[in-house]
Amino acid sequence: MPAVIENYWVTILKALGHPTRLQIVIELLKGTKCVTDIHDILPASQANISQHLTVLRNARIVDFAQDGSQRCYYVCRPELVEGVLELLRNEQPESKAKKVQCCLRKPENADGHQAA
Amino acid sequence: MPAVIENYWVTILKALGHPTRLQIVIELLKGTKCVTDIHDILPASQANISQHLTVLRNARIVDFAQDGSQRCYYVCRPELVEGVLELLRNEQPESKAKKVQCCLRKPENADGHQAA
DNA sequence: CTCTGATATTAGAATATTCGAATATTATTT
DNA sequence: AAATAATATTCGAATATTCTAATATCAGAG
Repeated sequence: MPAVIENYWVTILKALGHPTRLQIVIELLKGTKCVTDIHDILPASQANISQHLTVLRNARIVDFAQDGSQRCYYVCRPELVEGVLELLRNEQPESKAKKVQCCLRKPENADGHQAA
Repeated sequence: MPAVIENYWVTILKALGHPTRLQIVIELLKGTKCVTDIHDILPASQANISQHLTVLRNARIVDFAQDGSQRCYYVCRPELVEGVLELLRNEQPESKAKKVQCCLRKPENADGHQAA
C-alpha cells in the first residue's frame, strides 16, 4: 500500500468531505449539469461552485464536457461515488468490540515489542 | 436527504480524509490496537495520534474498550470503512460522459428555468 | 500515597481551507 | 468588433486544521 496511492485516496475523501462538494456530487449523480444549473440548486455563489468543482476535478471525481460556452459536469467515477454514498446510507449500528484484549503490550507477552 | 444526515456523512468523510487518520483506520482494521501500538507503527507523536483518535471517535468511526490503563481501539463500523477502502482499491478508469447534452439552459427549451 | 506507564488535554504557532468580491476568460451572437 | 452569457481565476480576509511542547489525568504496582 504505497504512500502515493493513499495520498490519492485522501485527496478523494477530502474532496468529498465538504458539504457543498458532497451536494454537488449528489446532484451530478442524478444527471449531468452545467455550472449555472448547480448554482440554481445550491446556496452558493457561482465563483464558489466553480472553485469546488475545481477541487472535485483535481481529485478526478468529476469531469466536464464542453458544450459551447457551457461546461457539462458529470461524475466520472460513478461506481466509486455511488458506492460510498450507498455505504453511508446503510448506516449500521455501531458494533462493540468482540473481545477486549488487543495488544501485545502486556509484560507477560512482551516479545520484541519495544525497539529491538 | 435532510441536511443533518449529510452533515454526518461529511464528518465521516472528513475524518477519513487525512493521511494519518486513514492509516490509523487501516491498521485498526487489521486488529484492535492500543494507542502505543499505533504510535509504534505510525510516524506521529503520541499526542497527535491521540488527537486523531478523538476525531475518529467523534465521527463514530472508532471506539475503544478500556483495558486497565490501556485503551484498545477498534473500528466500530468495519463494514463502512472496509467498504470505502474496497471501493478505493478497485479504482476504475475514469468514464467519459456518454452524451454531452446536459442541461435545459438552452434558449429553445427554456421552460421555467430562470426564477418564475 | 508515590511512582510509572498509558493516554488525554491544552495552548499556541504554523499552515491550510473557505468564501466573497472583483476581474478575467471563453464562446456565441449580433 | 462589441455585447452577452457562462465559467474561471485571483486576492485577501476569515476561519479551521494540524502539529508540537508541555502538562494533566488515570490506572495499576509497590
